Amino acid sequence: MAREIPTIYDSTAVEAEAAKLWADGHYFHADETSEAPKGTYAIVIPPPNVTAALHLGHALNNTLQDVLIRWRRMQGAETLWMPGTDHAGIATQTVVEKRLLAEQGKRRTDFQRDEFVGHVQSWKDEYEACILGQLQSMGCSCDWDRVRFTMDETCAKAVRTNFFNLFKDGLIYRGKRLVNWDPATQTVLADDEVEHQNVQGFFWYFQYPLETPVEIDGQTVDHVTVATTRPETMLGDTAVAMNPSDPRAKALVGQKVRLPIVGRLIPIVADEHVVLPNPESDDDKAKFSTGFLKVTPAHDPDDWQIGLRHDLEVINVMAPDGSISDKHGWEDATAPEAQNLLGMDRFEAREAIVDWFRTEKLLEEVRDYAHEVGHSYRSHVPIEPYLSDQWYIAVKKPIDHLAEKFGTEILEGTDVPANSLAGLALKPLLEGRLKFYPERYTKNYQLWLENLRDWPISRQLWWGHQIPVWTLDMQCPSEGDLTLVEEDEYPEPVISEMQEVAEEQETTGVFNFGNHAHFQLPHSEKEGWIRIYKCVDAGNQEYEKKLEEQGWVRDDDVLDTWFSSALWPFSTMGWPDENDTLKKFYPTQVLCTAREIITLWVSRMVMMGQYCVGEIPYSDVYIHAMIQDGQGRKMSKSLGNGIDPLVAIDSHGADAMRFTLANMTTDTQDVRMPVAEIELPDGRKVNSSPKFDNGRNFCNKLWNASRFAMLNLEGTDPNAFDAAKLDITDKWILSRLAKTIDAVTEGLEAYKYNEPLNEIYKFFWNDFCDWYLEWSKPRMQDDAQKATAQNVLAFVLDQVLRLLHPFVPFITEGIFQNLNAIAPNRGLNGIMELTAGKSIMISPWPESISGQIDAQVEADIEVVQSVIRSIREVRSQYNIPPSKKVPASASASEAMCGLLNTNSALIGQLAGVAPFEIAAGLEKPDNAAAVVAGEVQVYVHDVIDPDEERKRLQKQKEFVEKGIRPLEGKLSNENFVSRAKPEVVEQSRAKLKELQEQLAAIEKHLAELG
RNA sequence: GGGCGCUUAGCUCAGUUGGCUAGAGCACCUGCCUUACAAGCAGGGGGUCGGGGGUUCAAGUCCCUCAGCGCCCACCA
Repeated sequence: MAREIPTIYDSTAVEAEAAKLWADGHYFHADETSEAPKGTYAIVIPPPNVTAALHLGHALNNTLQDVLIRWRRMQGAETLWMPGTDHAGIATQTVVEKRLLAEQGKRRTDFQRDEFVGHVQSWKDEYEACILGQLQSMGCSCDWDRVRFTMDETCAKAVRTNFFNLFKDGLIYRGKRLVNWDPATQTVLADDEVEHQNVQGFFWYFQYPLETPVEIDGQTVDHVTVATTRPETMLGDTAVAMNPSDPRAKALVGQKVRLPIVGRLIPIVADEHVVLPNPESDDDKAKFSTGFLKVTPAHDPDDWQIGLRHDLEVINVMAPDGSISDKHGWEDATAPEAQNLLGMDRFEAREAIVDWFRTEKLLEEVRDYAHEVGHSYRSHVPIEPYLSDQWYIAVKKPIDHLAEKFGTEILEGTDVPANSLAGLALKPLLEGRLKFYPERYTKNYQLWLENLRDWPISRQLWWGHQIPVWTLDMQCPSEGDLTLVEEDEYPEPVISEMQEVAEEQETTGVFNFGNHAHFQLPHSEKEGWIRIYKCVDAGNQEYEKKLEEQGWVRDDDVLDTWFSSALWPFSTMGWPDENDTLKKFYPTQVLCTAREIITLWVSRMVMMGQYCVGEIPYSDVYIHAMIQDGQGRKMSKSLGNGIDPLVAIDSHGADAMRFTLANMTTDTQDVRMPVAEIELPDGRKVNSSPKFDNGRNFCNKLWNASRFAMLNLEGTDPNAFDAAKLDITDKWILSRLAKTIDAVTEGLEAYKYNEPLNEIYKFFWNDFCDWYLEWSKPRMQDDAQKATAQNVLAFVLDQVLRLLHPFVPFITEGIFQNLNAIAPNRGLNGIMELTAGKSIMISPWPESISGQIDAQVEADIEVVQSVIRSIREVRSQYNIPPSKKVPASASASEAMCGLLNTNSALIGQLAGVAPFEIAAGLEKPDNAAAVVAGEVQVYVHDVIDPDEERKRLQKQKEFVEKGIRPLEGKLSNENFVSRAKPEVVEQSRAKLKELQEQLAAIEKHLAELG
């Protein structure tokens, strides 16, 4: 007995039932011992940050992944969708710091490290649960038995192992570099955590007096003028640089200037980096340049490089909070003018210094200048380049033991060796083994790797993977023999070789032993001492304890979040341990993510996948659009324009949300999602989007079509089906379905979403509902036809559900269950055997039935439809109520009349005509409206309004003439006839003929009206 | 500064390799509660595809150029 089915689709109930069915069946679980004939299909989720709940971008990202996973699962592959979350170092720590400040009035430094990490941990627990719940609500068929977290034990082991291996291979080194310092939060920021903002600022032109005036072209020159946007940094200037090709260089290079305020004597050096002045240039640097560049190695990355080239002194004049200070490396702040500046904030100091130059008449000029300034994405203050010691990964250094596997050549057009980390990521792309969809993103990835710089991986944070390196300062055993330190203690060296790992600070080598590796730096702050860095492999806690007892100190810093994310495709599968999951599912098939992390994440996973496992982690990378609000702005908390997927699920249903998101997914790079406040049934006012109405309407339509099926499929007997009894509408719908199945499968193969979904939409709504179901109604009341109609209806609906399931899993499952109850066997004898599982999600994907494609049937039905539309047009024009039957007749060629007569019942039913006479040569009765439907003249009787008639025919005439004109033009153009493809010319001729015949008919009718 | 993308109906967007009178959804107008569906049905109005130039028998679709918008990357003299 069919259940009572409401006319409005109730997503809440259906979603809950389907979710329970799936969980009970354990269908999401990936079996690593499976021998599925279609092989495996795996995706690792881009782990959402545990900073906050998921937003609509995640909903899109995960919908697309679920579509692929569900589709492949139905195709018979053993699928694994690996779920999990990312600890997101700085971002999470920052939100927790904010919460603690707000709730307890305490700063991070008010806690012990363990205590603070505990607070972050509980934040993580809260949001991880929330995120996983959101994913489940969306219907994501992740393997929930395998949920990972980038800091869980499994992932942590992978991180430790990889760090150790990199260290052992001499790829990790200690470097002094300028980092992006956020003086407000007093942390280092990664490059990607710096936002560039256009700032309206100034160029100040300062005169620096020469120690000794020089003669240039007969003129006495007693100063040089430098231009700067950051006057406060001049306190740390240790040189003035000029281009060697500058005509003045000969006289000036080697001279000294006395730095104002400080009184320091600094050299003038020659460096190609300096841009020659050229007021006419389009290049801002040349336009504003004086030819002299103040060099502040401690406070500017460019200057740092210049400093390295000329061995300049590095003087840091700021404290970590951005104030001017003589406590962090500035030793000659003795002049009273300099003393005055100490303690000032950097921007205060800027003004004070400019004032000083003005007062001293050394300020030559001030010019407006708009430029990009890096800001902290957290505190939004300008970042300060700041000198500090950091851990780095050498990305272009050849890795000897990978030479055989990956080659040693320098990749063409780059300076990247194939067996360097950058090479490992770049080569598969160049060889076409790694593909981006859409293709244009390939370039992003390639350019980034070609210009890659060493990767700074340490972060001055508490939340993250603590760097597994212990340090000990010890007195040099003897000068010039640094390498013997402690070696006796570790009797069985595995490898021992000298490696230069850093340009600036040469280490004495990397020494590898059983469970640890170390290198040592010859220099130490303490004279006669050296510093030893020892990295300990995973699983050696006892050894670590021993080290600490001996006075070794573990590095406080943690690793960049991306270091652990880079391992995600295999750390989640238990690497480095050998196991079946890894063997079975690595490499995965595709990564589905947003373009903003192509470089940060995608490339690093490829790099580390190659380095650790020896294979790229996926062959395809699908990049989807970014979701913006109705005004084209990024969705963000601060703008209040975000949409919570759970809210969308409440307002429209999970399937509706998924449908809309997939439907918007084309190759475009941004999509807009208008945001509107709506009121939920429970009274909550929330942000959602009217765009989800599309999806909701579709689900409702689907629901009601199935409702119709439920009312008509009672007693469906598969044995009563006989392919010979199919009528034209059956053949037509099967032909349409056959085309749809192929289009959907092909579309998904090509990572299209909107296209296949649209194909099903049109088939389901426009063909199946609008025509087939309507035509099936009388057949359902006719015992002679009922069995055939029932079987076809059940079959087509079943196939529609399966095609839709990856997109809208809940509702299709709900209907599938109903269908299983009422018509369990839905195959069509002689056409297609169908097996249905307990759940649609494990039922086979529709196979191609291209043998059912029937062009003649489709053409015939098109004629029938056009006649019906013509009659409906007249009915609508004369406001004839649907319930009223009107008499009509039609005339056409003998052949066409035969077709129409055969199918007159179809026309009569959906056009509301009766009686309906069809014959060649029939004349238009008086008081009938005439419509030209292709080759057919249709007369709707008893309609009396000559004026209306004239109007309509006139309109149709214009329409046809509009079609004739360009065709005539083309065909009278000899070039077209001779040069265009013959079939195009033929097509045009046929079309023209048809239109001319229509025109003649219309004109005849018009003439008859008088 | 480098790279990428967008500009098609009132709104949000499709338009594959250039080729039938440029499409969809929403909104709008008219008529319908027709026994699955008013979150629906039937019918209808509305764009010459940002501006300009070029290639071609033929351009929304290729090339050049101008304008506007957006994103990513980049060491802020």
